[in-house]
Amino acid sequence: MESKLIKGTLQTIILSLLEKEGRMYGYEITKKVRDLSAEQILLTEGALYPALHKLEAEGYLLVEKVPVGKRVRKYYTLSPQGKKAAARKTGEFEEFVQAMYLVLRLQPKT
Amino acid sequence: MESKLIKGTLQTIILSLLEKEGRMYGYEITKKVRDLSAEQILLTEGALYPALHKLEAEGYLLVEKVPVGKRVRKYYTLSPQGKKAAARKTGEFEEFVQAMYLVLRLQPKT
DNA sequence: TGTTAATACTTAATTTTCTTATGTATATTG
DNA sequence: CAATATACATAAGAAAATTAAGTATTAACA
Repeated sequence: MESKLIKGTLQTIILSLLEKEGRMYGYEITKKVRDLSAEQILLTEGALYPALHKLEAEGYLLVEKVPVGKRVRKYYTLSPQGKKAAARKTGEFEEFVQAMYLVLRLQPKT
Repeated sequence: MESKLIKGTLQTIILSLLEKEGRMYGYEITKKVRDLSAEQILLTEGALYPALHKLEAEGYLLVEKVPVGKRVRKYYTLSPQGKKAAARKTGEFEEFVQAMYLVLRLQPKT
């Protein structure tokens, strides 16, 4: 997968996943995205963790630290603003894709 | 249009347009994209012109300088490699969208 | 006829958002 | 017991955009 295209969609992915799954931790997100996309979209840790921190700082995510053995896992959930942002960003992505299909003159498919 | 999503798709847009239209100059590309996308995708000059120069430097575009009145207009066409790149990048975009729809659990629509 | 808008291209500074690399540490599996 | 997987963090650098400023011609309009 030509990963340049992922630019700008990482926040959308994170918010959407949390909306559907309810509660996830970072490492779990990378695996879920890889599985759902049939290995097409592979998130890197260097992109994911800073993105989670940013979404948290912006008030979209709530964090809960849960000890698992000797490690501490950070579970994220959507704040009320995060839920709105998830819906908004998903909608914007759909609009963008439709606009791109018009520009590229592609048949909307699958 | 939340323009962050455009990141990574500009080359695809340029190559695809030239594939369909044959021969275009920069300013014409911005107008065509705006029209085709119903004002949704608005290319900025600061992004477009450097992108054209880069595609040219990489051998994907051929340039022809045409005097129009006292100005010189730069018409771009696809080189043979550019045609291959247009097809490849359009295909990659479609694959990416399909992968995103799986991750976001969206119905492929319109 | 003079000002505004549109046409047409260029480039520099800055910002955003990634990749790559490195670091730390625990847990599982063969 | 070594390798792999789990789990998070962050710094350096690259890529690709935005914003802004510059130059200049042409068309529209009032």
